[in-house]
Amino acid sequence: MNRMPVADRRQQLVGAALTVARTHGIDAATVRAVATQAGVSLGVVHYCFEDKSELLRALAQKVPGDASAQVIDALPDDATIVDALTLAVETLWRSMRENRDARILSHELTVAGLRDDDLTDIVQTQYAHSRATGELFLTRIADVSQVEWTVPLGPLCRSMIAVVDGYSLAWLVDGDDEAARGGLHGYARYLAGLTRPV
Amino acid sequence: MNRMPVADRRQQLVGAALTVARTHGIDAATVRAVATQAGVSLGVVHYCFEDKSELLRALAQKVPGDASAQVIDALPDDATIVDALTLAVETLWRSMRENRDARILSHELTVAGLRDDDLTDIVQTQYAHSRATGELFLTRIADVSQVEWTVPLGPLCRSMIAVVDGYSLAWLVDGDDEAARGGLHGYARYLAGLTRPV
DNA sequence: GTCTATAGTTGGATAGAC
DNA sequence: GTCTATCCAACTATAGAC
Repeated sequence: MNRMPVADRRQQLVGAALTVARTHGIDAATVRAVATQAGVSLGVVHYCFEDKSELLRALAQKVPGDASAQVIDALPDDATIVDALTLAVETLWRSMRENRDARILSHELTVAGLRDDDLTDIVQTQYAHSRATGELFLTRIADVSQVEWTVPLGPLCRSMIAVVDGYSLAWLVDGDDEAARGGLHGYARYLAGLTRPV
Repeated sequence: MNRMPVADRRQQLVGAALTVARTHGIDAATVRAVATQAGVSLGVVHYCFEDKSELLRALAQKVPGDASAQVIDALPDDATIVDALTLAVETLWRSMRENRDARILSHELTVAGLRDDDLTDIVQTQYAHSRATGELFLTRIADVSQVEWTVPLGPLCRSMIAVVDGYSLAWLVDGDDEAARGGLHGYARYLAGLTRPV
């Protein structure tokens, strides 16, 4: 009934797919479920996407793999490195708690990409993007605190992503808020120890 | 054709399910695929298990969530903490590289447990078991090196599992051997710094 | 206890009316 | 461009022969 350009329709469908996947898991994001969620008929989805794989790939590119961007936005203009890191952890932690479903979806997608060749490239690209954003965060937080890192940024950023992912997964499994939050703060203390005033 | 007690048959089917899931992913472990892999007819599986969920739960309990046990076995009788940790990382790293499929399956199961209520309990139990084994490892390695930990064991063990899981996931995604191995060794150095002679 | 046959569902994909 | 109708494949599950 509601005609619209294919490009717009695709956006709408990807949004619907995201809603379904976030709420009920990536396996629930079937062509049928997405069509229903978007309020269009089954044929419309097949008209806008070659096949389910293309829909999933479009979905994958819209799933935010990390919360680094939000954390960067919340950085103070001027603070000690300890205070800045503490704030960053609290921002990250709030984002995790408020978006549990999105976190799960992100892990689901990552794991799906390990077997599904159609998703592998996208997941790898997302991961590379995470690292770029992570390095940006580390650079920025050093700037506002007027410190510099005493170790190479690349490996440091990798460790940060590994730690955040690891605690995220553990928290999703056991739901122990204080353990997760405490663990992240512990890593922040470790990070603070790897800086020197500049 | 080959009659056998239900208990044995169940074991055989779970083994077949493990093979299928490890090779082609948990989603590929359908009742049919398992029956084919085991060389029995479809009905046999339904005869031995209430439904697919019960089969999956039996499978989940057989998936080794961590390699801690192997690492503990490979501990030396006597060594400096740095040497012992380095050896432990190398053992873990070899185990990861040689069992990529099993690692992926472990992550698949963990993620599946986040949505599937039938699997949640089992995944949580496995995770608790991982922590117990992890704490055992930390205790043992301190013993053989004649050191003690300067921080509480519980949170320390949590950080270890988070770091190993995080690096494992990153390595599965991007396949960067040296980055993963280096990152684990970096964490081992961090651990060594949290001990004092006893 | 084990097999074949089949019911009943779900989901991807397409054809054809409008 | 959009919708309905339909096909086909894969899956879980069960009934009933042997």
